[in-house]
Amino acid sequence: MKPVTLQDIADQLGISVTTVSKALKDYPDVSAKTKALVKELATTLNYKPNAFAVNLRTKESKTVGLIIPVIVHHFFSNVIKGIIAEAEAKGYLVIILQSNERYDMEKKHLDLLMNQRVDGIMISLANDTVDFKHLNDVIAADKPMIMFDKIAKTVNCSKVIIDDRQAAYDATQHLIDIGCQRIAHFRGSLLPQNSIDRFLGYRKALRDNDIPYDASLVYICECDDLSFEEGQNNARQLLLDHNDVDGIFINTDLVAIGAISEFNKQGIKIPEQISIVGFSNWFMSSIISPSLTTIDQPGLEMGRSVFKQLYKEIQQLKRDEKVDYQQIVLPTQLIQRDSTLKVK
Amino acid sequence: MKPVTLQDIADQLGISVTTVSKALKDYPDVSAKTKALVKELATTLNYKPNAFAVNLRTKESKTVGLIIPVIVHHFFSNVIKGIIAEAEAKGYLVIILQSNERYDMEKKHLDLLMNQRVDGIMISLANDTVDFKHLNDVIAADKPMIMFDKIAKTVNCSKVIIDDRQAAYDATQHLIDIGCQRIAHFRGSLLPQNSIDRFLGYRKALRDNDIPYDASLVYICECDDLSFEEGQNNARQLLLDHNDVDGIFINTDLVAIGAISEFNKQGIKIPEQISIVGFSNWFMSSIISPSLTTIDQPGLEMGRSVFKQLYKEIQQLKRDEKVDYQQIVLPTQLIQRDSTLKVK
DNA sequence: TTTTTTACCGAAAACGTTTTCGAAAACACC
DNA sequence: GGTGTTTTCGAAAACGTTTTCGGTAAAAAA
Repeated sequence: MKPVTLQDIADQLGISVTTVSKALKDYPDVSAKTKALVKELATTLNYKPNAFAVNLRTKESKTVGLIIPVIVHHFFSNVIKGIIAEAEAKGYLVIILQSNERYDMEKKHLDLLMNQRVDGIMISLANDTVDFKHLNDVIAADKPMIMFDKIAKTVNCSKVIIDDRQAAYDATQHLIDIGCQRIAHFRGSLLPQNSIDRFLGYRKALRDNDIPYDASLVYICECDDLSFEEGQNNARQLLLDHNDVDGIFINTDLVAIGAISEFNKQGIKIPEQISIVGFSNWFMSSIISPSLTTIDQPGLEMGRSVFKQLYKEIQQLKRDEKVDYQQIVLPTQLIQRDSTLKVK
Repeated sequence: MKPVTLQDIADQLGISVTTVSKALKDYPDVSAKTKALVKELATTLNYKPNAFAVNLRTKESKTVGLIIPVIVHHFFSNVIKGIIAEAEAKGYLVIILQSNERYDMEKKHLDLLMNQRVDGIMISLANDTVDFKHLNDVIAADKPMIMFDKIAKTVNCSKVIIDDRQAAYDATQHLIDIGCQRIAHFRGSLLPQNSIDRFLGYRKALRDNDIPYDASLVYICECDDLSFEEGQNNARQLLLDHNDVDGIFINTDLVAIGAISEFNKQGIKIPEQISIVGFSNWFMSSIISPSLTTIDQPGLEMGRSVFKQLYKEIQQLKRDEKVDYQQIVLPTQLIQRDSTLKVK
């Protein structure tokens, strides 16, 4: 019924708690005989150290926190998987909270994790987070924190990201390479940094290739639960607005798939009339028809990398070393499929 | 730097820790004046109670554990979302672990959560779990535990499920209602209970309608990461094996979508030649062409329900009441779309 | 004034560990 | 048998909180 404690073992063996504790942790100053006795009784009684007491003493919880905008999302759920896998390997548990893309939730959850005294925090920002005080508070409290994917550039901590700008540049350049001249862009909402960066990459590619930038070719979608419909709508609107577009770089695969379905419905040939490049390499992209050329965004790898960096900083802090913040940029890759013409 | 404690506040105010503690918790035996003083200093010092110490004293962690076969999965990530939302509302944090459909991981993680002394556990079983000792151990330790979706019927605890058998029956009956006579079934792997139940529901519907059961019409797929391809392969094989099949009930939407893509490719008209019903109501089902008739499996609702039941049992345990185990069956619903003929 | 009540405060134990430090016991050596 | 060394053990403090219980002072009643 009641969980068994060191005291229980000590009583049964007629020795002190001290010796029991040391026996279980293989201290050199306890005899082999008593060690064996203690360990045996501990397993038969199924002794489990009380985590609270251990934490209180040692001041570490072997627990880390994760704050993420959405869970039901291909990329983020892969990140979660990567983090949990790596954390488990190091004996850490992960507490997950979801901000639902809302700043006030994000702040509240950060507070919860600090109260819980997790050993470190991993966070990807909500779309509407513009004030970073809550993040700087964490850093001021000397709590290791890693930001990933959706980051705040001005906050001074380690970050794991992809080079959104370069990836978008590559995507756009690919469209140009296969001969596209009027290239539209379906971008994400205005605030988040990666949506901005992808737009900038798109524009830079145009400029580097002496293709004039035309703001009327840029369409915005919020990329929430209705991404697919947004893709359809934007595609429909695009056809009404312009008749000379021959390529589109789209912020997210799901939006791209919506666009493709609309073009299919309207009899627009892909890639002959319009070539399309998506972003994220969602597994459906290889499955739909035509399959979608896209940028591979390595969620699992990012998760692993995030926890590894956090772990490194936790260790550094424990050893009173200077923690050195890293900016880790994971490579992305253009995956060419049937939604873009083959390079000549 | 160092987190502020009750002692710090007491020292600065020249009073005792006892009074500080009581003031913060609004005990009646501390004057309004000191209460105000304490609370003010607490907020200016940004005092946060040390969770370890509180837990050690009160013996509850305000933390619950979740063990789930896979995270990157539409249904399960919705369950997670539901659980976290409900837990947060009650002030609980959720530790998530992933068994990767493996029994040994499941067992290890259960152990981790017990060591961590979470207040309760929610679990959906791995496919290859056939021994239930680890689960009974949890119950024997009087730790509240809820099983959901993939459950062990013989383990004595609360469960939240859908009626897989009835849902499968409804799906098959729908095919019969629209005139199908040779109905195939793509089932999941042999072990998990819900895969079995869906098969049984399929068979019962046939029997109740005097349609002979033909084992050669049942195809198995493991429903892992390659579900889509399995759907394609099964569809291809089915066309080779039989030329008279006019309806298929498929264990999972993703497999069904694979099958549809294969039928599309081979020029089989859906629903005119073959009607198809899927399972789970993945959001892509409404998006593909033809859209997929399916059974709605309410993941978010299940998550909420799971935590609510867990919370109830935690409260009952705390009040030394008898915890009464519930078997909660959530309703499913057939969603008719374009992959099945309209009812005449 | 004395007694009783009320209001307010604090000492101390407890939760279960970890770790320091000193002491006892056992052994070795001369 | 004395001295020094090694081995083995345990007392005690500490981590930060909660809660019981008793005590003092002021207010109310006598």
